Amino acid sequence: MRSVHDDLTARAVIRDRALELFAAQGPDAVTVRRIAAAAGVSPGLVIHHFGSKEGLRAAVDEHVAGVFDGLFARASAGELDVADGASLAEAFLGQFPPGSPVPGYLRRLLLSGDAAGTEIFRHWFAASRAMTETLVARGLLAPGRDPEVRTAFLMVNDLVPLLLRDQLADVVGVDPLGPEGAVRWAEGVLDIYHGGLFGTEGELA
Amino acid sequence: MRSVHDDLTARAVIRDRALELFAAQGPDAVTVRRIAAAAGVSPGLVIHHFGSKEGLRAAVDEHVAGVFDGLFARASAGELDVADGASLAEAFLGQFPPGSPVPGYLRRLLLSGDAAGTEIFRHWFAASRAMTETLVARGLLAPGRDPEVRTAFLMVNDLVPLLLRDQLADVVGVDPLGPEGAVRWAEGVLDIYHGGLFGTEGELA
DNA sequence: TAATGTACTGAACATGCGTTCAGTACATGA
DNA sequence: TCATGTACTGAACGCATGTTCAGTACATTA
Repeated sequence: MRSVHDDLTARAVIRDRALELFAAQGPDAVTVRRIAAAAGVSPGLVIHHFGSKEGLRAAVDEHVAGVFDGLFARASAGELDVADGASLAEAFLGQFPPGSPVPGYLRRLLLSGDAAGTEIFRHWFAASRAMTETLVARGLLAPGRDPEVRTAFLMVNDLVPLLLRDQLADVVGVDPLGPEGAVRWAEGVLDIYHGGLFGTEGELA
Repeated sequence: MRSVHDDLTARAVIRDRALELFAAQGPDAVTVRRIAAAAGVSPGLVIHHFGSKEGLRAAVDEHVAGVFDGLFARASAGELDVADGASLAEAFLGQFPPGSPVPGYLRRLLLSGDAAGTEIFRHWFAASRAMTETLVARGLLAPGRDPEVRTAFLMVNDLVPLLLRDQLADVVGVDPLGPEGAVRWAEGVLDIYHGGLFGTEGELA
């Protein structure tokens, strides 16, 4: 028999397959039967372990939220190198292997308005706020007139390649989460952060 | 009997109620029976007019796409005053009465990856690209190293209050689509467009 | 006036859903 | 060795869904 905390239990397998399917198609579009089939178990077992489909969803939410709690903790402990003020997302997303369903699931969490997503969004905002305050204190960033809005703006710019990946890829012709697209996006954003919009040396402002 | 092009036909009523419900809860979460009840007709009539639920969804998509086609046409004809380079969304959204379901439906269209949403996204991007090129030609905007990415960046910043309305409201404490929030967001964005991030006069860059 | 066609209803149908449950297999503890 | 409990199956249940269809009402055309 497998131990309770062994992540190879059928329970964990069900949860992982559900995470993948939910990330790809959304929880409402995925049936208990399909999750069960993907996990190689019976539909009844899914309910046995999670009580209901909603319970499974909550378990997946909690699992993902836990992963990000860990990342936030590592970031604030300085174990994750957050290169500059706007790359929290890059630092986090770089932690997952290429095919990981977690970024896609995070996207759904953030856009759905779920409690778990709201929580992560708040956490993320607080971390971003702390970062900008540190940079301001060190004189690396101007104080800014509206710190709350500015932080939200920076955070959202950081998040947008994840949230609008497909649409941006379609329109600029390169995956903004891929190696090339990420670089181009980051450079484009930094150009504006540095020089503003109205001139490379500001002569037209 | 009402004429075919009278927007008070039962067909139009069904379409409008569907638009509202789809915008609020998403097409998958809304049943044909609920739409029928909201429109004051029988479920059978919904199918009679639109062939299927999917057909109704397509009709709503087409209707909304048509509305935005009209707005794009008016904008490029100069009938809509697009104050500065980044306020296409503001100009468009200002055209709808306060309780209109169209912005909410647009949000779903843009985020869902549907064909209709992709089409609007492309159209929007093309319009943004044309605008920035005009501004560059007039010397009001620096040329920029990566015009495609910069346009996408500006466009997305413009769109983000619509796409992340609830999350931003939760975190900054004011509805970014409301009167006060829109102003604060616009000012925050313009501050960065003007001065960049690293100093109000650029002295720290 | 009679014929035709369109708008519309309401009951019914098939399907697929989440969930239940009786029962099997098997590991653990007494 | 026996009792207990947990993991698990597979058939079944009840329900809500999208859709169908026979039938009614009524406007239009001839």
